[in-house]
Amino acid sequence: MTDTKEIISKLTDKGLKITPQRIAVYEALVEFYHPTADDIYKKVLEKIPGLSYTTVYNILDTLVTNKLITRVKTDADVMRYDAITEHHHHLYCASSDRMEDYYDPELDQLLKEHFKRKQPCGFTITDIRLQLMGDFTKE
Amino acid sequence: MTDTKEIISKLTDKGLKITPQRIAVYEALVEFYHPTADDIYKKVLEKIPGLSYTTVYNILDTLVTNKLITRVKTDADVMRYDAITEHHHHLYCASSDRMEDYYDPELDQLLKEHFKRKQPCGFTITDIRLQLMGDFTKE
DNA sequence: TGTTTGAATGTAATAATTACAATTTAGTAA
DNA sequence: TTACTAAATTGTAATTATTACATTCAAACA
Repeated sequence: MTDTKEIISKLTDKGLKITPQRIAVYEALVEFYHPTADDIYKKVLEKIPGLSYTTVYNILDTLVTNKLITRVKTDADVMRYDAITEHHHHLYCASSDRMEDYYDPELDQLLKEHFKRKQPCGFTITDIRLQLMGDFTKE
Repeated sequence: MTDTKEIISKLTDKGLKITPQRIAVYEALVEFYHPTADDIYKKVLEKIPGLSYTTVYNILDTLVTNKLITRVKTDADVMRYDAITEHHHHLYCASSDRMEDYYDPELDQLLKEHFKRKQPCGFTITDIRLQLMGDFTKE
């Protein structure tokens, strides 16, 4: 349901200029699951020939800074990006390097209550991210 | 309490040869908190002149493969290593790029119970890692 | 339509990590 | 102790991901 119009309004809401590059990068972010910068570059290049790698990184930086996307990292080696900014966790399988989103409001509630009772001393929590390591049992 | 003897026995238990490089790298891992490969290289170089960067990476790989240490990643950009293999979580402050261990058996119990009741479908969990994002309020 | 400011581009640099061939060393057994 | 073998270390060079920066271009708005 994230169409071009929605993307444009997200960008303008943040006072960002609308460019074909930005729209295409954002579309790629929505289409892929946890893409790397390289995934995005390759995809957007189809639509925008002459696209520069630097542009992709610039746009990703801008989107992260404006909290439209988030950076995600796993034990694998490259940075990944996530267009879904609503709170969620990640399932990650090291052997296949595959990563999926995991939503669990019940768990979030549980964590919230736990950390209300018991705060790590000297640390203010702003976000809790779970990484569930394991294996995908079926495709 | 992790002295040289202990390190040696950990290595031999896994059938690994004892070398000065391995011992020194392991010692650095214990001494530092979540060091990068570079941190370790610089430290070990003091003890072992002529040390190669490749050796550090080789040793780290070997230790990870043998589950004597773990890889840790954050939103920041470099791989970090952790000599503490017993289960724990991480507090991470993005602005200072500082990271600390966090132990909370009560939380672990909570999570264990939660995921016993409710398993993410098509995924077998082998490890749960929490990354608590936020700010260190005091030094 | 013109102007301004922010965005995209290209090139080149840097930083982290890996590949690989050659040399050296730890562990073992004669 | 010596010799052997497999494993570990080293050095060099390549690769990959990312960033810096100067120049060119284009979106937004008067």
